Amino acid sequence: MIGYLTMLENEFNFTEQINLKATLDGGQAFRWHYDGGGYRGTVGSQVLWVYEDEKNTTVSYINNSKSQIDRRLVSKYLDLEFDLEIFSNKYSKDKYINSKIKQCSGLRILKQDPWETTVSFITSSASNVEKIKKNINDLCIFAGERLGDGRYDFQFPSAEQILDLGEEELRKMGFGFRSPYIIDAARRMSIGKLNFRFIEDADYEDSINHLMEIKGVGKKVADCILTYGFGRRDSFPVDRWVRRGLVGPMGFNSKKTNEQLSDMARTKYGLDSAYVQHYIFYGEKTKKKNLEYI
DNA sequence: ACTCAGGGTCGAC
DNA sequence: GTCGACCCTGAG
Repeated sequence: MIGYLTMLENEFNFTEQINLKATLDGGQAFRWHYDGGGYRGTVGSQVLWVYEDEKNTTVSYINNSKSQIDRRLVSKYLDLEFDLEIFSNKYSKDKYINSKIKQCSGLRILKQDPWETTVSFITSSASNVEKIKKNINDLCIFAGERLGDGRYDFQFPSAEQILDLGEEELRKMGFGFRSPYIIDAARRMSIGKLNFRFIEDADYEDSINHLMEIKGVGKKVADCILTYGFGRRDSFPVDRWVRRGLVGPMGFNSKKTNEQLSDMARTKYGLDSAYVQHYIFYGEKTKKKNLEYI
């Protein structure tokens, strides 16, 4: 993969703290690939290459067809306006949360495309990150528009493109029992029954219920879609990893269901819910076995 | 070769 | 509210 060097005028850098590996390839997004010292992926119809050195982080546009770099879009995507220092200070006295923030400092929550996020987290159920990545990237390669000359330079397919593919093709690609769920989401999307504008303006309950009308979307997946696709901060997805942190070191009642735990955590953490949850998720997932948190 | 579980959810009881 | 089924894949 050489050839970036001719494009280097199409780039910008920033100094906000960010942990690229944890943020781009830590289980919230599935289409960033480590390549040549940085991460290559797409945002919308742009192919990006992101890398860091001692001083700052650089975002480079590989296939920039426009003359202007849309810095604001990338900033929003990476959630650079979120003040990690304030967040960190706020929980400095909470032994467990503080240890998780220290464990993976620079971890941010991405603001991804809602449609891609919806399909990705339907795909995630009873799966694992490696398989989700394989499924989602195969789908993009097979049904999405090519954006660049890289192995993974594809735009995420539209609802119509996925409908054209059909359930059987999804099964052949390895989506398994999730295939009809993805078709249901695509059908709702294409007829306007799945309405992202509504979700953007609705309160938490209404947003969750709207998403849960999709087959294969339960409370947990709906929470993930709101967190990683809509930038909501009052959502608290509870999966097996987060549950482990909540009922273990954080002392929540282990008899509660994940849904109950989510409600309790939302009440407790309010608008910090999404970030607290994500630090628990990533921290628990990457924790070395047989190593206590302190 | 065989079992098991991985960012859950659905439908029947 | 509980429980098995659901597809596939890599690890033990």
